[in-house]
Amino acid sequence: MLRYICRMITNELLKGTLKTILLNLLAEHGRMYGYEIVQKVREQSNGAFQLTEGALYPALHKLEADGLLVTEKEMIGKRARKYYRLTPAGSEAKATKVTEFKAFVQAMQLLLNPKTAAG
Amino acid sequence: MLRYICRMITNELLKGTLKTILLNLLAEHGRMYGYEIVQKVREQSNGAFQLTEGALYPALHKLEADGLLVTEKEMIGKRARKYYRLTPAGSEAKATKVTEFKAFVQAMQLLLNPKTAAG
DNA sequence: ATTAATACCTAAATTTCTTAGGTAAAAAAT
DNA sequence: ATTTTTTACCTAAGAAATTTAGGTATTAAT
Repeated sequence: MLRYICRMITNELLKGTLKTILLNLLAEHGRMYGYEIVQKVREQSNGAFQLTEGALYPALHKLEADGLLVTEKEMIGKRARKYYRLTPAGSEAKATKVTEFKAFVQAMQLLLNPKTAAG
Repeated sequence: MLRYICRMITNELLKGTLKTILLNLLAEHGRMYGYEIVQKVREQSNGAFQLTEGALYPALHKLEADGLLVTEKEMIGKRARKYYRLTPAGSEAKATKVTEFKAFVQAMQLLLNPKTAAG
């Protein structure tokens, strides 16, 4: 069993952003399964984000319970693989979340660089 | 007693960023007191961030306990006002946090706009 | 007088994440 | 051949941060 030894410092900031990342990733790539998501997030962030499964699966299940994702199981030989896909509500939620994130970054810019980031 | 009725949507994203904001604000403005911080954050973010006191004071006390802030009390008439100020360790922590936040935003850019945000 | 604003704070509950596991199949390494 | 690593799913206890919902008291405004 693989355990990650070095956690990225920036993981602390990932709080509150995980769902945005998941919804966006599924919007880009269509259906994906959990293990794939962990790897894609690491690749696509150049190793900056290191999702843990303990964070990922509860988040996916929450999104599913909220009607933003649906799942389909597939057998690869004897091994089950569970694909997640956006629902229409999930697509809307994705757009909202991404917009919110951009607003968040802009607001942070105002706070961190009040001189240069004037509105 | 004033209660905020409308919470900004982006407040959810504030999670994990509060200390960065506080350290940065104190670095900019020198000493500040709690009530002042709540207002400054709202002003300087154009109303995007609405700090609650329930989040603010525990965060300030934590930073103080960690040696990043020191306090001085002042009486305005009969009313106590508690000023917070960065220690040298707090200044260092501020620089680190801001750098981390920028790295976080860059990583998010890679995740949200994989085509246009190439390294 | 009463309400609103200034000014501090705490505590219970919730949410979110980390840490630390468990199960099992397939592939790679020894 | 067997041990290890990778693939693939998951849960649960604990920690950390925040929300919600208060409490106290002074000063300013209506």
